[in-house]
Amino acid sequence: MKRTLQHIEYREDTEELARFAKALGHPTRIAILRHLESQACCFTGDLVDVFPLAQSTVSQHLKELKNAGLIQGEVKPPKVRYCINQENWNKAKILFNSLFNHTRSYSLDTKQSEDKHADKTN
Amino acid sequence: MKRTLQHIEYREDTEELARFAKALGHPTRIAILRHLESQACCFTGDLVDVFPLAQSTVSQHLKELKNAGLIQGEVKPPKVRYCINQENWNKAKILFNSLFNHTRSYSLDTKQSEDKHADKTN
DNA sequence: ATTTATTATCGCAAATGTACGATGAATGAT
DNA sequence: ATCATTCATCGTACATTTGCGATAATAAAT
Repeated sequence: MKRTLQHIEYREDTEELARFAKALGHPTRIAILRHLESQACCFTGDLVDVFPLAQSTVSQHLKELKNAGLIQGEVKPPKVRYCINQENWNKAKILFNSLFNHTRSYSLDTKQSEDKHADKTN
Repeated sequence: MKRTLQHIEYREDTEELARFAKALGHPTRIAILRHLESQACCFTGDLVDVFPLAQSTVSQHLKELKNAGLIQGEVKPPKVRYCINQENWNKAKILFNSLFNHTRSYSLDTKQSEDKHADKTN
C-alpha cells in the first residue's frame, strides 16, 4: 500500500469532525440516531425490529456509532440499552456548526457567480 | 453480494444527509472545504500545493465533493476554480442542524444517566 | 447444571474507498 | 502545427465497509 507514505496529520478538530461525519455517513446510522433522539433510548432488539436488516448488521452499525462516541450502551441483561452520548453529541453539533457557519460576508451578494458556475464542469 | 437483497429505502432527507456526511467523512475533504471557506475559491493546483498528496488524489477528493454537491468547479483554462456550492451547502447546514437540534426536553436533567451509562459496555 | 433470551463477534464475500503514477484531454501561447 | 500548463481519468494495489449466517458470550430463570 502506498498510502503508508502519506498519513497526513491534520488539526485534531478536523480529524474529529471527519470521524463524526464518517459515522453519520450511512442512512441506517442516521435513522438509528433519529430513532434514539425520538425514543430517548432503546434496546438493540427494538432496532432490529425497526430495520429490515440482520441482527448482526444492526449490531455492527451500533458498534460504529459507539466507537465514534455518538452513542453509549448500558447493559441491562440480557439486553443492552443504547442512548445518545450527549457530551459527544454536543461536541459534534458544535464542530459541524463551526464548519458551516464560518460566515463569509460576500456570500450574500454572489448571485451572479452562482449562475456563472452552474454546471461548467459537467 | 448479499446486500443486493437489502437496499432499504429511507426518507429522502435521510439519504441526502448521509450523502453529505459521507463526503465530509475524510479529514482531507474537511480541510479542503475549510480552505475554500476561508479563501472563497481556489484552483486545483493551489490545493495540491497545500496538501502533501499526489495531484490525482486531490483531484479525486474534489470529484467526490463535487458529486456530493458541496462544491462546484468553474473552468478557467487551463485551470479550474472550485468554490463551495452555496445552495447545497445551506441545505447540508439545515439538514445537520435538524439532526442535532431535535431538542429533547429531558436532555437537561439526565446528569445521573450519563454517570450510570459510563463505559458499562467496554 | 441446563435452558432461554439477547446481543456481540467471527468469518466470508462483494463493494467501495484511498492512495499512487502514468496517461489523456483541453486550451492558450509560440 | 507544436508545445506547455493544468487538470481529470485510468489502472493498480491494498484497506475498509457493508451485508449475511453461524457461533460465542452473558446473565437470568428453571
